[in-house]
This record gives sequence, structure tokens and C-alpha cells, in this order.
Amino acid sequence: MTEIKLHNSATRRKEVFTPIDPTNVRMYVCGPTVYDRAHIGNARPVVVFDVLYRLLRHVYGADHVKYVRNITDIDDKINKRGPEDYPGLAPLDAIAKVTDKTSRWFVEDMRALGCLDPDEQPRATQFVPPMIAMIERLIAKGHAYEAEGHVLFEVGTYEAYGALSGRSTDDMIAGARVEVAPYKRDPMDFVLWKPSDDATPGWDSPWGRGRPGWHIECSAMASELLGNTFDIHGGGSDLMFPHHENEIAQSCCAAPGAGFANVWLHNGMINVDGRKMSKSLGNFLTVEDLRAQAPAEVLRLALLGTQYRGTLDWTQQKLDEATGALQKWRTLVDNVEASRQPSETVLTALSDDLNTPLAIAAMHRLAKKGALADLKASGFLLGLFTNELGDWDWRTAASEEGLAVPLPSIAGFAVSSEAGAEASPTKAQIELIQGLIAERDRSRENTDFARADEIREQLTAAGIILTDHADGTGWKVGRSCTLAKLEALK
RNA sequence: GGCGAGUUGGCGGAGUGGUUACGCAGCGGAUUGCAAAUCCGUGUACACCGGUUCGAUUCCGGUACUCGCCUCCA
Repeated sequence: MTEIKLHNSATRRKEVFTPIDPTNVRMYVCGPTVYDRAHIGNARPVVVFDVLYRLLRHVYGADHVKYVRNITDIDDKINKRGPEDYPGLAPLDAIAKVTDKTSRWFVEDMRALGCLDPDEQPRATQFVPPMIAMIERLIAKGHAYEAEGHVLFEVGTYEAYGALSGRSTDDMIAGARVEVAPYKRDPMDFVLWKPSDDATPGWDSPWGRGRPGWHIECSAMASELLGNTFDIHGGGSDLMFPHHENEIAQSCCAAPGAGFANVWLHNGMINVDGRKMSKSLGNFLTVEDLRAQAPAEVLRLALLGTQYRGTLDWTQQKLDEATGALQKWRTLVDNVEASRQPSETVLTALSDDLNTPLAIAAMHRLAKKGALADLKASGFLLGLFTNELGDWDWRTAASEEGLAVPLPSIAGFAVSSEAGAEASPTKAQIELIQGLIAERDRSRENTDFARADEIREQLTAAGIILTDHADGTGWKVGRSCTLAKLEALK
């Protein structure tokens, strides 16, 4: 059996992965808070852990892996959004509208990126009773206390607090930018339950009408669906503190001795122009917008081009290179039947802490060797070449040179207008282009290459790129093509 | 201030105590009426300073710089 090694954030070391039960490998990944479109940074963990999910399914069998990715639909950002977008609705109804819509966007984007649906996608709103039960258990065990309608976790009662992120409580107090509240016994104590006023979504609880804190949501959903002990917990590196630290504290105190997750995995952040992509900086690129620029499969490959723990700089060049690679591979693999097994080289690369760049290098080697059946099977393991991705839409896959546009689909193709807005060439313009190409073909047949080259140059100047094939002349629209240039054609 | 990650050829990005990463771009060639595609060939990079070693880009220590977390954040 393939040996998988994973870098465990909790020990800061690469370790051989040994499942608790090889017939029931369990993984939990922190999913999105659904109040807005997902950006590409949100997509990275989803794609990365999808590769891990596929690898685990390959190694242990699809029926022996259980993957849970939650949807956080209780959150103060959502609570703010609800009445803004749906004034007049009851608070719970308003947030349901927001989270339903946003969840659908999210699932659709992630499927487009070639990600398998997790086995479970629990929503926090469906797990409020287990959250309350867990909070009651923490109070009963002396790890939490009620104060002014709030329930707080008392950090001082959990000795190992800070072990995951490698900081002592002293360190944290030194940094102390925690919320100071008079009802807290210690500034580090964090909220498990907080009261809601009438305008805020809330649920009845032993402490009055209120809502759960963010951290307890994941603890409760994970233990409900995977048990108190499971194999892998994943998420972005920015969640390590305080979110995952708090999850550990809650879960380990609620179920002493269980240990919670054995392996912690954290993906690196995505940067734009050297800075972390985030909503607060306003430098985020949504998956929706990027999908309009490139096929989702290209986005996926670009995300996998850097090992998951590293910071990834999002650049046009990465998109262009991913486009080139996929264009080549897709062409090679198009009518090939995949091998039963992926290539050892790709499998080995992925098994070494998900070394996707090394796996991609192995893909290039397979392509070069002409091992196309293995290439295709290996691509499947990476979540590439999957049918769910649909056909490539070359028209929207922009690159500097432009990409092939099959002749029948040219109508309606968008080229940039003067103002930079999208516009379509007219039917007359398309017919003109086709007429010129036909004339050029006739000239070539008559060996009038001077005229043929003249037409090529004319079209090139307009941003139209011709490619000659045995079965005729194809054409594609380059990025430099504009309506003005098309209008200048004669 | 505390904690952590990183610095590899023109660019991206793996990896390794001594042997080709890989991709893109570039260059040379084959092929092609031209162009594209394809194919062949091609580039002695590992921030800086010490140490360990027969030998370090790879191990250890320090310096500089970059970035992240410490507040919601994937």
C-alpha cells in the first residue's frame, strides 16, 4: 500500500500517515462562511484538500474515506448582511436567504474547479443543539462559565492551550489585542455563546436566546459527524490561531482523552502583488470573475502549481502557463482511454505531503514519453480531465496569442472594443474574414504566395491569427484584436 | 514586541551532502511555401557571513531582507 506522508502542523514535522481505521479514514476541513462570493484564496484549501481526498480514496478505497467540509452559516458578517439585502424579513429568514444563495454559488464554483463534493457538508444552523450540548458539557466540567448572557471558555483550565500554534498564554497576553470585556475572567477567554437581541438571529438556550461562537461550530460538527477522534483536520494557515487552537481546547475538554484530530494540515495563503489576498485589503479575485477569464481547470492547475504549504503569488503568467500545459495535455489525451492506475511517479509525488508541483513535473514527463493512458489516469488523480469540468471554452480562455476558436463557434465571439468593454464582431465582419481566408487559400493553391502572405499580414494586423492545417485553415482571435481593427479590414 | 514561514538560473517552481528537476521564455537546428504546431539540442541558479565535512545550495550558528499570524479572515 502506498505510504502517505503529511506535514503535521501540530508537530511541525512530516510524518507517515497512519489512519485510525483504514476502512474509515476521516477528514474535516473548515469550509466557507457564506456571506459573499468565494475568492480564489477561499478556493485553494478546497482544491488542495480535494487532491488529498482523491489520494486517500485511491489508497484506501472510495468507500473507506469520509470527508466533511462545513458551511458556516451562523456568523456576525452574515447577520449584518441579512437585513441589508433583505430588509423586512425576520432575522433568521433573512440570513437563510443570504446563506442559501451564497452556498449555492460556492458549491457551483468548487464543482467547476473539479472538486468532488465532500461526503457531508453540514451547516452550522443544523447543529445548534449539539453545540448547546457541548457547551453544557464544558460548563459541567468546569471549563466554561456563564457571564451576562455569554458563555465563555476559560482558557486557563486547559493546560495545552497554545500548543498547536506554538505560543504560550504569556506570549499572547503580551500581544494582547483580544477583546476586553468586563465579564471575562481572563482577557484570553473566548466566547462559546453570546446573547442575541430581537433584530439578530438567535436560538433558545439554557442561557437565553442567543447564538454560538464561531469556534464551537466546527468542534460540534466535527464530533457529531466524525466522532471525538478522527484523522485529519485541514484549513488555511490563518485559522491556526485562534480558530483551530480554540477548537482543540473545546473538543479536548469536552471529550477528555479523545485527542480530537491526529494530523493538522494548513495551506498557505494566496498573495496578489506580494500581499495576502483578503476581503479587508480589497485585493481579492473572485472565482466567478476568474472563471470568466480562464477555464476553471486552468485555475485548478495554477493553484496546484505551488506546494500547498507555500505562499502562492497569483499572476497572469501562472494562468498562461497552466493554460499552455492543459491545452497540450488535453489535446494528447482527448481520445485516449485512461490506464487503470495513475503513474507511480505522480502517485509518489502526491504521497509525499501532496507535492503537486512534482506531480505536475511527472505529468510533463509522461506527456513527453507519450505515456498517454498513464497521463490521463494521473490527471484524474489530480482532478484534471474530469468530465464535470465540461468542454473547454476556448473563446473565454484569453492569452497573449489568443486561443483556437473553432470556426462554427466564432459568431458572437467577444473582442475588446475601444472602451475596453466587450463587444462582438458583426456578421459582415466575420464573413469578411472568412472571405479573405478563402481568397488566401485559393492563392496558395495557385502558388500566389505573395498575395497569400499579404492577406495573412492584413489579418495579423487586425489581431486575427491564422493556422494552416492539412484539412484547412483555422483562425483564432488574438488579444490584440479590437473592433476598430476589424472595421479597418477590407 | 511575541510566534512562525521563506530567500533557488530571465520568470515560475521542486529537490538534494558529491550525479539532468520540471515548465515558461530565450538561443541554435530540423521540419514548414510563409506562419503556427511539433521534434532535437542548449543554459554549471541556489541571499550574505562563519562553522561541521574529503566535499554544502542541501546540516549547524549568525546577519540582512520578505511575508504571515498574534483582530474577522482560506
